Amino acid sequence: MRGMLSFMILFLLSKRSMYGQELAEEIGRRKGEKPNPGTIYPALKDLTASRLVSVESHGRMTVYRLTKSGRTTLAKAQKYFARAYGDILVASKK
Amino acid sequence: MRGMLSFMILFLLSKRSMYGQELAEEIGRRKGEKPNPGTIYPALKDLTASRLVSVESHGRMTVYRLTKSGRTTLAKAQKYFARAYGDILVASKK
DNA sequence: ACTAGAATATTGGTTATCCAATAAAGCCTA
DNA sequence: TAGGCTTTATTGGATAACCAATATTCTAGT
Repeated sequence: MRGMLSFMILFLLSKRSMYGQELAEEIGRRKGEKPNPGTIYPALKDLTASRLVSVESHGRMTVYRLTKSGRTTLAKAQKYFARAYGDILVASKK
Repeated sequence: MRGMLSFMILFLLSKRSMYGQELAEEIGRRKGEKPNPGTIYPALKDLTASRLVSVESHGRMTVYRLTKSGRTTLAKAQKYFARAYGDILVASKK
C-alpha cells in the first residue's frame, strides 16, 4: 500500500466497485477536495500492480474492483490504523 | 502540521506533557515500531516552530507541552480525520 | 575527574505522496 | 464527421515524511 489515500480507496471499493471518477468524487467528499488525476490514477495503478484491485474496461469507463487479496490487505490495514489512531478519532466525536 | 506523526504527537501531548523519549515510546507502542530520532525530533522542531508545542529544558531532558494554539489545531485535525477516516476505522472494530 | 549510558539533536539522503499540466481515447450531439 | 465533453491516463516535478548514522550534552556511578 502507498498511504492513507490507498487505504481510503481500498475501503471505498470494499463497499462497491466504482469508476475512477466516482472514486475521486467520494474521496473529495471525505477529504474536502477532489484529488487530482495525477494523484488518484498512479495510486490505482499501484494498487492494480500489487493485485489488490482489478480493472475492467467498458468503453471509456474503467471499473475498479477490490480483489480477494485487497480485502485481506484492507482488513489488516484497518486493524493497524485502528490501533494507532482509533482512540484519537473517537476522542473527537463528542 | 506535517502529517499523521505530528497529529499523533499533538494528541499524546494533549493527554499529558512528555519528554521526547516518552513520546517516542508511546508512538512505538501504537505504530509497532519506535520512530527514529531523525523522525521525531524534526517533527517536534516543526511543531515548536509553528507554536503548537512549547519546550522546557530540565537538564538533559526536554519537556514538550501542547500550547493553546496546539489544542485548537488538534481539535480541527481530529474533526478532519474523523470525517475522512472515522467510519473506516469504526468498520474494523468488530 | 572519568567514563558509560541516556536523552536530545542534526545531517544527508531516500522514498512516499501529491499536484499541475498535458495527452489520448471514447461518447454524444448536431 | 466534426466538435466538444468526459473519463482515463501519463509526465515531470515539488514537497512531505521518514530513516540511518553521527554528534552533542547532561547525569550518575566509580
